[in-house]
Amino acid sequence: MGKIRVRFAPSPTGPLHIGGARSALFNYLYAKNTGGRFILRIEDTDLERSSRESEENILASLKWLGLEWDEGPDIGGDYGPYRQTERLDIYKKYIERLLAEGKAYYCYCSEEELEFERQECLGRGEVPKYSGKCRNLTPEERKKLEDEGRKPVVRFCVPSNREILIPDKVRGDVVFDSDGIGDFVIVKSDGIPTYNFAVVVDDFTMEITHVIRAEEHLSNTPRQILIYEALGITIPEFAHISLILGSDRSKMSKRHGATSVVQYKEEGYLPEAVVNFLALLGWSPVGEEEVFSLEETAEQFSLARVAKNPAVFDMDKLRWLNGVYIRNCPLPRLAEMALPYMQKGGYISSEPTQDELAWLSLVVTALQEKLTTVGDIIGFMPLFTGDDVVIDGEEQLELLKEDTFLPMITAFCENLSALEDLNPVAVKTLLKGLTKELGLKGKQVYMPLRVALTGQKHGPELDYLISILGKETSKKRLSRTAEQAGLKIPLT
RNA sequence: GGCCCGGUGGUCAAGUGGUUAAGACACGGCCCUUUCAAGGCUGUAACACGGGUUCGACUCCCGUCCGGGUCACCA
Repeated sequence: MGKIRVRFAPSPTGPLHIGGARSALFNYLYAKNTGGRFILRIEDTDLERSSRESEENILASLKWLGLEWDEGPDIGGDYGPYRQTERLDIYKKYIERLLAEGKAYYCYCSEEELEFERQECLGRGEVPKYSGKCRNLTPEERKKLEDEGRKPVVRFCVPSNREILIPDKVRGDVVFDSDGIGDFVIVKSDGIPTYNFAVVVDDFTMEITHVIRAEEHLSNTPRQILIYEALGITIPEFAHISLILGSDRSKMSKRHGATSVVQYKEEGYLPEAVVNFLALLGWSPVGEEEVFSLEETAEQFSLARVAKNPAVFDMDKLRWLNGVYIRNCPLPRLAEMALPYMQKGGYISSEPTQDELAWLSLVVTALQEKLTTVGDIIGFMPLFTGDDVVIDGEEQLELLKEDTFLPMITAFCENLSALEDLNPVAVKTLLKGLTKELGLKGKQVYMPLRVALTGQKHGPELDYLISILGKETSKKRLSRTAEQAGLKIPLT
């Protein structure tokens, strides 16, 4: 077998969909696993809906996911161009061949005529299918129609009573009957080929060996096979992967939550987590381990272990995986990812100072094991900023009414003021010393202090919390809390 | 509706005629931790239904039901 070549061929009509990302991923994994090449081709024959902006978005999303391609519109390659609208002259050759051989023909039917035919079919209880009435137009008839100003399309002659077999790598053999397929359009009236035609010519001329794509394309495949046969060109291998479903088992759409890759990026998911999750949606590793890097996944990947049944997008599992990657993330990178959120939230200036960055680093350290997405960091910020404390509940208030509370908090403030360098280690030592010095139990120090500082019973480690708050804010918060509890502490 | 593809716990998903039917997420419990989270241990929970074939079916065949895809001058 020659070198394996696979492709991802999105149409640039919107941002990269999560399902598209999975198709791209499976192609990528297959290429890497087999030492083949991963090609990116832009299917922009729908002039109305295609845009460069979408194309750029798709490329950016793929790059973000780490799915680098070997050939594509931006980097070129030996089989270019990689945008269908730039390959029109290539398609033309093949169209003419089909026309000359009588395997395709011009059709002048108007939309109204087609719709009328369709309704008639439906009325008779038949499957709507093009009648093929333009198949045998004489040159005179054609001229007459053209003089009327009609713009023809080119239709493919679908042979009757043919069994079309698709050997599918994930589904096994799938058989279709050509009688269920009407003569379909291969060139639109604007002269641009349709998907079904362009995809065949491109996959052939780009020497694609394996077409791995979503299942929604399965019922298009017999049309494509017919074209391959009419052209007498090599048919690639096919592998149709099942769709991603929303929680209600219908095709994933907006109402199921985020559907585009950029949305996940914006919410603070790590690309490794998204890729890992997507790989697990439809493919399964041999062992029990499920957390893999892209490279590790590629090493193990095989089409034989791709499931046939559609998969529901399990947001909970994605969130869990993202948490795993966040916890394993080196601090500097996590801080870097958190920075934009903090700037947007107004916690850090657009030109961060050294102090701000040091503070951020501390915040990220304190929160690393609590975050599910990087964006979640904003929700924790009230904990670390501002002088106000809202005592949130009776239980909390009770803790402040202990006799030991006032002396403890007073001593704490004194010791804190005396501290030369405020950092988690120093605070930890301080708290230990404080407990010992006052002869208190941990219970009488840690929890009351936490509540006095944050109003809440839960939260990050106190040594980090206090280091992040700083001396002044800590003391301000303590005195306000004391007031709420009806106590007075001297600010030192 | 025609054609096509599916149907193992709530979700993902191993399984390829004989298994105590893995594992992961989620959920419950316990441990750890003077908090939460994380982590460790543990528990609840599944072969859509009905017929065959077979000594034996989750696994093979047929039917039913359910879900999805597709029937465009969109890809």
